[in-house]
Amino acid sequence: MSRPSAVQRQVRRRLAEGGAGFLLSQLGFHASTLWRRRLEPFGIGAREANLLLRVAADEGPSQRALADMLEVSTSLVVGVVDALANAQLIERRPRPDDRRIHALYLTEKGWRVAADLMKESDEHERDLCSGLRPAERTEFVELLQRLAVSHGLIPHVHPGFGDSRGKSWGRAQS
Amino acid sequence: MSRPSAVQRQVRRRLAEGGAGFLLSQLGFHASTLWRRRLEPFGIGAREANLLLRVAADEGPSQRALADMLEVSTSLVVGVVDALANAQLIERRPRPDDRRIHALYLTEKGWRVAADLMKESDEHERDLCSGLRPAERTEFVELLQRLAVSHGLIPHVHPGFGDSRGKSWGRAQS
DNA sequence: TATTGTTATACTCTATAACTATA
DNA sequence: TATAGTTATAGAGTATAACAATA
Repeated sequence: MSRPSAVQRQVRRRLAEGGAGFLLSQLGFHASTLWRRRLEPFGIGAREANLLLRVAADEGPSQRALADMLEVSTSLVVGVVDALANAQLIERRPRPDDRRIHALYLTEKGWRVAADLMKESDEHERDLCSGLRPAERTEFVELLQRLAVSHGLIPHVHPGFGDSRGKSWGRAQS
Repeated sequence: MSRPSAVQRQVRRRLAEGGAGFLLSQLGFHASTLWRRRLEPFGIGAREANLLLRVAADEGPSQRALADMLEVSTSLVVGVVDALANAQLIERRPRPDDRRIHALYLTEKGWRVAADLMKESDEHERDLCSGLRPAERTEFVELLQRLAVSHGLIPHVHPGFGDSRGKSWGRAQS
């Protein structure tokens, strides 16, 4: 069997152009990689940064609450909180009304780093969209937001994303 | 230390809106999940589908060539080719000029499945963009393509993407 | 008895490194 | 000696399940 040319041409075109799905995945992963690179000087990973900012947005959550919000296991949260606590960016405080809970708060250093991360994030956004003109960038982000809404992806954290050396072509194609 | 409100407001806004980076990641992962779901009836995963289509586009590649193109290890390719060969979608053919090489070709069934996959892919694309009007969809894909080009992501396969249960918030945030 | 946080265990996925057969 | 493909091994990463403290 060899080369039914109609199908082959179709496949070639699709692979060459890339559909919305493929491009979204490709760009999403690239964005992730760039973000991770920006975090290196801070000595934290993407998930540590994410957790830090979540706590900054609403202080005092329990680790359980964060695990639920981020849709991961509590045991995973422990390690991330440990890392952030070791770096003295957040601290666990006992809660008087329920001593089982370790409420999480940013340290002074944590707030400084959070502010720095927001600056970094602004640059990251500009860099990502540097191939677009200002009006196009606005339009692009709006379209992304509308798509996310239409797929029910806001305001929850997305359910997953590969790390820098995760499965290398798990979702590839279309 | 508690709640430097300027930073906190900034963080809250960013997390609520989501920047281009976060939205790209979120949507990219979602697209991947939907695609994987579409592949289930075929009994193959995203990487098997990707490899099948790569071979359909250019028949007769060595496994080494595919590994280089997809930027993964050769040992990983072996398993995927095994799966596709077991499903009788592709076959390894010896190459007369160099008997070390197993050249890959689609079987008759493989071509039928490839054709089906293209239909599936078309539907997938429509579904992904169903929240946009036709003109917006065209504009959106064009913007994605331009961004991919500006970041040097075309025509290579993207360097990675998490699987369905990979790191669940590895790249989250911005 | 149920729940928070922690630790221990088992499993999946992947790349690296042997190994074989050809060149 | 080098290369294509295969298999075996080791490492990272995660969730599940057991555990301790508190409710």
